[in-house]
Amino acid sequence: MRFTSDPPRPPRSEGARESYHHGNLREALITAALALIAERGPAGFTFAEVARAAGVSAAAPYRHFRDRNALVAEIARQGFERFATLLEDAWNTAKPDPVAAIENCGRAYLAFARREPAAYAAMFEPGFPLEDDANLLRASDNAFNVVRRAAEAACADWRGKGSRPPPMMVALHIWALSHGIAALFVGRTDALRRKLPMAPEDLLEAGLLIYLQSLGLSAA
Amino acid sequence: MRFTSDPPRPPRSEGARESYHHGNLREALITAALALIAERGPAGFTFAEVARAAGVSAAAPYRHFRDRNALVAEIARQGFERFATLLEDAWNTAKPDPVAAIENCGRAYLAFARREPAAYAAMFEPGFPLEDDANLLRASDNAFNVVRRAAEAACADWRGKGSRPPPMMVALHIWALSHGIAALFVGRTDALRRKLPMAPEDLLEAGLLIYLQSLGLSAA
DNA sequence: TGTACATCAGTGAACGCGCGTTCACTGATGTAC
DNA sequence: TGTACATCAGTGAACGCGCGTTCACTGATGTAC
Repeated sequence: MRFTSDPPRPPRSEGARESYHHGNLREALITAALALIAERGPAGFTFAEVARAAGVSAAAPYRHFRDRNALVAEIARQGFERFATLLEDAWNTAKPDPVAAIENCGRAYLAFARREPAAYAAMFEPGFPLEDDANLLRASDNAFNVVRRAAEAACADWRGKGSRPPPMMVALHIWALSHGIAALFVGRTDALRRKLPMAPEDLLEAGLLIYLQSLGLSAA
Repeated sequence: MRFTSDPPRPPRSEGARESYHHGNLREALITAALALIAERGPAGFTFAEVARAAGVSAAAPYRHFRDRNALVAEIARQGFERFATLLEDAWNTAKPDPVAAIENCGRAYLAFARREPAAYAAMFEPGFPLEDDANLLRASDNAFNVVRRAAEAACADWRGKGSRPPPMMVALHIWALSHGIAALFVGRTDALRRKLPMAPEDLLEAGLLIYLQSLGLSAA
């Protein structure tokens, strides 16, 4: 039994490349899968295909992931973590002003969907359940909680007429509108994209403003 | 060359069952595929599997659909047609009152997603492009146009302050909020479902009311 | 009304292919002493 | 510092399987006369 007096070794988990048999294959598989998802969607490739794209034999991925779904779930988990960080930053940038903070979060939401469509697809349209992972649930909670906190701050500032809106409801409205716009107009699904008269970002900002105006928060 | 003096034959395209080799296989394949989609999602089955589920050889479906994607695309097309009808009815029920009509459309939107999750999934998360079908585009246009018309009626009634909102934008906001709630809280994706404090229908109704209030249309 | 023919939906056998998965292996790295 | 050993990531061969797709066929229905 040894104490934690490990000598300083080069970090293996992050940054190390082309050293051992392959390098760190785990990350390479994730990268390759993200590229395949971006091209064909979360259901558009096989486990063997990811291995091939990473330049490795078809048996190699089994050392790192139980199966194809575990790979996609891990991509979703990491996606939710980056997503939460992005939303967190957006919230912190304009924290004192709830309306500005919520708009910032909306912009960050679409920015993520635009910059990481593959991760976004794995997170919200994985093609299989993906519930049973505790880490994944925690990661998605973290992301949602940023919006929930923003909604709470907004409702605390509330000075409208009528009854005070429940913060959770407001958070869900914000999330649903953001997701709706992202799914319909930013992703690969072209269901309605062609009839957009404005950028998705502007559409979302306008929608949030109109909505928040009813809460007595925005002057319009 | 004959004139159209055909004798009255039993209608073959609709209603006929268990008569010929199989009956009308085309509809049976669609039904079987809907069941498979409901169970495993739009990407969770093979062409051969649909044939098996319909009690037919693996070669039979080729008489009716070019390939698996053509089947899913047809399901999406028919889905959009039923969807458009449902929205149309909802709109007609309360047409003179724009706010009531929009709320009706919202309820109809979620009712469709709830009653036909398989068709809804094929329409909005088919797992492949599905753009190139003119009939499908027309069907999805018909559905969206109902909401657009409702938004135009609402904006015509507009008596708020500030500048008049463009009807197309309002229609897109309504659609996006509805789709966001449907995708996050009604479908099979459990990303956030567990934290819902109210029924999706109530969440959507509240969101639409708050939104429409800003347009000077709703009193609450 | 009856007969001969055309049509066409579904059959089942056949094929090549790539996938998922396992297995004993190999060879580079880490570690004890 | 050197050596022997343990660890463990990736190999490549092997397997059974089901899929996609084609093909000549068959047999029920529709139609001409």
